[in-house]
This record gives sequence, C-alpha cells and structure tokens, in this order.
Amino acid sequence: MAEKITIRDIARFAGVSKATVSRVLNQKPDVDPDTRERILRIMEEQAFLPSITASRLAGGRSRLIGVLIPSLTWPLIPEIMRGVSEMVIQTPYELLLYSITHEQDRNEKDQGDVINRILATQLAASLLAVFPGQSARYLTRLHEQGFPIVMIDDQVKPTSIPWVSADNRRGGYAATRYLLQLGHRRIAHIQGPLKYLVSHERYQGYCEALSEAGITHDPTLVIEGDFMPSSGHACAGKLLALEDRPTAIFAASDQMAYGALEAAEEYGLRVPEDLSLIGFDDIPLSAHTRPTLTSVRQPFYEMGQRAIALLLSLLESPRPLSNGQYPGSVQNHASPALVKQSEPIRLQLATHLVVRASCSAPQSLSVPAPE
Amino acid sequence: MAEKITIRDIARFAGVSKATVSRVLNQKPDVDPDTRERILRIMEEQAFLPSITASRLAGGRSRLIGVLIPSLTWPLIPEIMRGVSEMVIQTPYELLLYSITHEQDRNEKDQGDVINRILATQLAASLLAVFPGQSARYLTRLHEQGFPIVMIDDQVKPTSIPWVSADNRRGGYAATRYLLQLGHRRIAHIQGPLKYLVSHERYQGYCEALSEAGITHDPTLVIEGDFMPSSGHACAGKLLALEDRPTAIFAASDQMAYGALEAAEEYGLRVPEDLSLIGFDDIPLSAHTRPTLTSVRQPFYEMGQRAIALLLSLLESPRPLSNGQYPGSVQNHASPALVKQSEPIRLQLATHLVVRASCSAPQSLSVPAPE
DNA sequence: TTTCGTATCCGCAACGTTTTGGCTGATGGC
DNA sequence: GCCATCAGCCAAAACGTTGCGGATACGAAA
Repeated sequence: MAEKITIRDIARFAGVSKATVSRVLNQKPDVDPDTRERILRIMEEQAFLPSITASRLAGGRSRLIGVLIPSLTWPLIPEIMRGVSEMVIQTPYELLLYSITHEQDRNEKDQGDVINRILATQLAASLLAVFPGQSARYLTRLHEQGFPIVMIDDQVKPTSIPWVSADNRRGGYAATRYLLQLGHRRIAHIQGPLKYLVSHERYQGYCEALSEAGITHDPTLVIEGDFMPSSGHACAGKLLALEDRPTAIFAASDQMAYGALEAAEEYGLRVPEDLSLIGFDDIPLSAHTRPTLTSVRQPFYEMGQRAIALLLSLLESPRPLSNGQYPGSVQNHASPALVKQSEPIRLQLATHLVVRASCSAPQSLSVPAPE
Repeated sequence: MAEKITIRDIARFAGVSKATVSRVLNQKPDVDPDTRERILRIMEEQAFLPSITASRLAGGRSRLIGVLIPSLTWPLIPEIMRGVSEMVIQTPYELLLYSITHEQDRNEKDQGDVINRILATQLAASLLAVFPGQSARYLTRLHEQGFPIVMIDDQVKPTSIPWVSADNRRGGYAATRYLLQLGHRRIAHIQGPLKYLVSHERYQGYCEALSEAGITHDPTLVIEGDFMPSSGHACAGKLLALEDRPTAIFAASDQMAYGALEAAEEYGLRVPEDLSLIGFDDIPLSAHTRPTLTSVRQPFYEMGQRAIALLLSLLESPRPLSNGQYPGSVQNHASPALVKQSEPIRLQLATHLVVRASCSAPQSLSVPAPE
C-alpha cells in the first residue's frame, strides 16, 4: 500500500514550501499563476487529496456536512437524499449522517443532545436539516450564532434559516382546483398535523380554490390527520359517514390517501366512480396503487439538490471562487449555475399535479342517479 | 460560546499530563485506578468530548464509520439504516454516508472511485457495505489489507469479509413449503438476478422443498427477474401464458410480486382464488397491497443492528474493553451482549413467513371446476 | 544609487490528540 | 542495605494542515 502522499510531498516535488501548496489548495492569492499551475498539475499526477482531518484541525473549513434527518423510513426521505448525495459526490465534501429517530418517540432533550453532539465533536461545520420539526428551535439558535444551516421543508414555523421547500399552497390549490374542474362541489380535506407549517399552507390553497369557485367553506369537511395511512383511514371514515358525504377527498399526504382508499372500500364505494381521491407528495408507490393515485408531486430530488447547492454557496460565500473548482477533488462537475451565491435565502419549488386514475367527475353528474 | 475544552484542560484540572488523560480515554493500562476515576469524573463534569479530528490525525481510532449504500430508494435500505443508526447513536461513533447511485447507471470505475475516495480522505477507518454488489471486489482487496469491513447481504459471491444476511435458503424453502401445504403442485418461481448469491439461495430453498415433496422440477416454471416490479410483471406474464399454468408463484422479491399481481389481474385471475402469490422481503408496503401479500420477512432492522455490532466488535478486538464503556461519550447504552467479540464472522439471520391474504388452496381443490 | 512597493514565497507555530521512550519511587528478594 | 522490577506517570515528538509574520527579489520612484 502506497504511503499516503501529503502536502509536504507535493511541496517537495514542486520545489516550494507547504504554505504555498496550502495557498493553492485554498484558492488564496499571493501565488504565481505558473507556480499554481505547476502545483495543480503535480497534485493531479499524484492523485493528491488533502487530509480533511488535518485541515479541520488546523482550523480550515470542515468539508463535512452534517445531515439531520428523521427516520429514513419516512417515504419522502430517500428521494431527497438521492438529490443530496448526487450533488455532494461531485464536490470534495462528505456527508455525516445524524438520524434522529421518530420525533414522537423521543423527547426534546434527546433532540438537543444530538445537536450538542454535532457541535461538540466539531466534525461538521455545516448542517442540512431535513424536516427538522421540533428541533428547529435548536437550529435557530445555532444559525443565529453564524453556523451555516439549510433546512428542507421547515415543518414548524418560519425561521431566519435558509430553507427549501415545495410550494405547498399552490399545490393545495392545484389539487382542489382540479377536483372543482371535474365538477365536484363537496370536496373534503384531510389535513396534515397542524403543528406543521406545510399543513396550513396546503389547507390555505384548498380554501383559496374553493372560495374562488364561490363555494362556502364547510368545516365539517376538514379533518386533521397525521400524514400516516391509519389516520387517513380514520378521517376518511368520518367523512364518509357524514349525512351529506363528500364526492371527493383531498388528502394532505399520499399515505393518508392510501388509508382513505381502504376506507372507501369498506364503505363499498368505488374510486374514482363514487369517490374521487387526490393525494399530496406523489411518492413512488402512488403510481402502483389500485387505482393509481392522482397526486401533487413534490420535487423531492430537486429539493435535495437545491438544498445542498444552497448550503455550499453559504459555505463559500466568505471567499467567492473565481472558477468554482475544488482543487484536489477527485472530480468536480458541480453546476456553477446551482452553486452561485446570489441564490435567494428561501426556495419554494414548484409542485406539479400528476393525474392518474383516482379522480373522475362526480357520479351524480356523469351518471344520473337511477332512483 | 464557551471555549471548547481540551485534553490539556482536563490534564490541568486533574494535575496530570495529557498522556495520562489520553490513556484513560483509550482504556489503556498503566494508570492508577484512583487517578483514572478522578479523571473520568472531571471529564464528566466538564462534559468533555475528545476531538475526533485531532484523535484521528494523531493516528488514533477513527470513530467514523463509512457506510456504503446503493441508492436509498431501494426499499429495503431504510429499515436497515434504522437499525444501523439506532445502534450507532449509542456509541461515540458517527456515520459517514457514501451513497453509490444505482449500480446499473455507473460503471465499475466509478465504484472504485468512491472507494478510493474513502481511502484517500482517511476519514473513516471502517466500512459497512450494504448490498455491495459489484464493488465487493474492491472491498475484498481492502479487507485483505486489514481494513475492517462488514457487509450486509453480500450479493455476488462469498468472500472472506464478515457479513450478515438473512437465511435465504430457508426463506425460499419456507415459502415453497407453505404453498405445498396449501395443496399447490405447480409452483413457479421468479428468481432474482442470478449474478446475486441470494437469488441462488432462494432458488435452492425452492428446489429443496419441491423435491422433498416428490415433485419433479419443471424448468419452464422458473424465470429470472431483476427484483423490480416490471420484471415481476413480465415474468408472471410468461408464466400465466403457459399451457399448463402454475397455480402459485413464489417471487424472490416483494416488488416482483407486485408486478405479478398486476399481471394476474390482466389475465383476469383473482389472487388468491385463481393464483396464489408469495413474495420475499416483506417490505412495509406488502401489508397494504390488495390483497395483502404473504411474504418471507427479512429482518432488515436487526440486520442493520447486528452488522454495526459486528463492526464495532472488529474495531475493538485489538484492545478488548473490560467494561464496554466509551468514556467521553454523551451516553452509551451499547448492549454488551451484541458487542462481544466472540461473534462469528458470518451471521445468517432467520427469516420468518408472514402469512397474509395472497395465498390459498388451489381452486381445483377447494372449489371443483364447474365445467 | 538608494529606497520602497509589490508580488511571491518561506519558516514556524499552532490545532488536540496518540504514542514512544523514558523517568520516578515503591516493592521485594537477596 | 542494594539492586531489579514494575506500576504509574511525564515530556516531547509526531500527525497534515492552516495562518501569521516575515523574507526575498524585482522594478519603479526618489
């Protein structure tokens, strides 16, 4: 096994001091273009990769991005992480995974502990927080102290922390609008937990579409769920038991829509003939349910990508790079367009209505009631 | 923000040298029990956490576990990672995530690159490889050089690398046996890709059960799929088009079973009345398909846990700990039972047949054909 | 010619650990 | 009372970077 080659070796080969090599590594000025070129070439030849460890110890940038995610079993996460890791792999950064297990199972202290741990180990010097939920409060404190953080889909309330999310309001609007256009008038909504901002936003979109259509809001048609299939089942059960039952349900998550699907079946209702159903998220499975689920797609993959791009731009803003290159990295194809610093501090990514088979015109219109 | 306290501070407080503190940190001998106690207490009081970075640079243990996973979107992964991260969080180790994107999308060189990257950065000094597939060859080389590696479900061929997996042969046997007991005689099998060891093992279990029942093996009933739903659909299509079609299908993955479900529907066959269907994996979704899918459960969560436990035991085997404590960690509840070193080098975890609604006795037996 | 900028580079001291090669002082055998 | 022996401890040298306070050389300005 070859001795790992260090900055000193490079310096020796190039006939310069370690300091100079370090300067070209960090895009610092005060180095002759020819020398820089030569050193870069030598680094290339020797396949030199600077030691993240040493660099960190010496007070340099960390190159480690802490990723804070709730349980990976939450079905939206994998797609987000795909975007994250495909972005990161093109840079010399690495991902440090901090998985907080299900929020409901842990108390607040634990949440703080994880964050303390991140700080104390001094490994990561930046954080990507996916669905931070309750731990957002700790993050806010951190952020105020200048720690670079980006959130994906801040779930509690707006903070000063840069975040990327889907445009939930328009998503809710689009879903409801679609049902209205099909001819539905009694449209129910199963909300996400109201402690999350996204639930309010989706609900807001729902309300806007209804009022735009001149439909008065019926509070009995709106029930709070918890994003999980079982709550979708329970909420749909209540809705379908109503005297004047809705002809369509807009669920704030695909998973709740699955539950609603089951409930409909138990009530002997066919989807979409007797009940139209629309979800939110468009998780992969929704293309394979029976019937396939019409849903509002959140661009999870892109959200992951953009979040990392945003974070990288924050990390590099103190010293903007002229060429966007990370010397010494294996390879780097990071899109400059995504990494540029002028990125706004909040990114709302467009959602997209995916029409499948779970919605149709209400029966009373398409097929006159036989009675 | 408080100045981070270092080993030097602890040494000063305790009136000893840094070396002594370091020795108690690393469970080294040559330190008076009283002194050790005192130092531990002081570390506790000061909430001291040793710098992973410095420790690594100085040649100490790494405390960073590299995790190599194929795309997180592979539905088995999240559950495995849950086991992994819940185990790791109880130790002072951290997870470094290296996500290799879909194997088929990348060439071998890329695979090697990722591993080179891991080595070059010198961050992680141990590796957990989940479904390594083709990159197993690189890992083997690494392992032979003494790099601690544990694999989950080595997919290519047996190597000398410690691994944990499910007992695929018995799983395949159990599935087939179950169908036989229901009265089926023509049982088809949709295999996983034959380049993976697990596919052979599951097939082997299938064969054993058949021959045990005195049924001669019909090669036309065995088709190779690729674990994905679409291939399940295609393979099932071929099987159902047979002159003498099977009354039951054992798919080597739940996802292929989903595809088979669709195919059955297209053929106008009811599951389970006209066709029994059994999957493998028992991914969460299988409890929610219609009909719910009978499947062979792989203990993914436990596989993740055990793999980490095994890896930790490898890491600590050079210097066995007397008490299993990691000083300086936030908290440590690692189960000594799981971390003990006597762990065998290969763990085959038992599978478990989960009976749901997709299997029944063949129609020709339960309901006489009306013709 | 001398005196300064300026551009380029160097040496050295961190950073917080681990590790090595001792140095003590007490113990025990003779 | 002397010499090994040994547990317990220490000082100092790594580890591979970064960053600071200069050096050095080359011209241009004086």
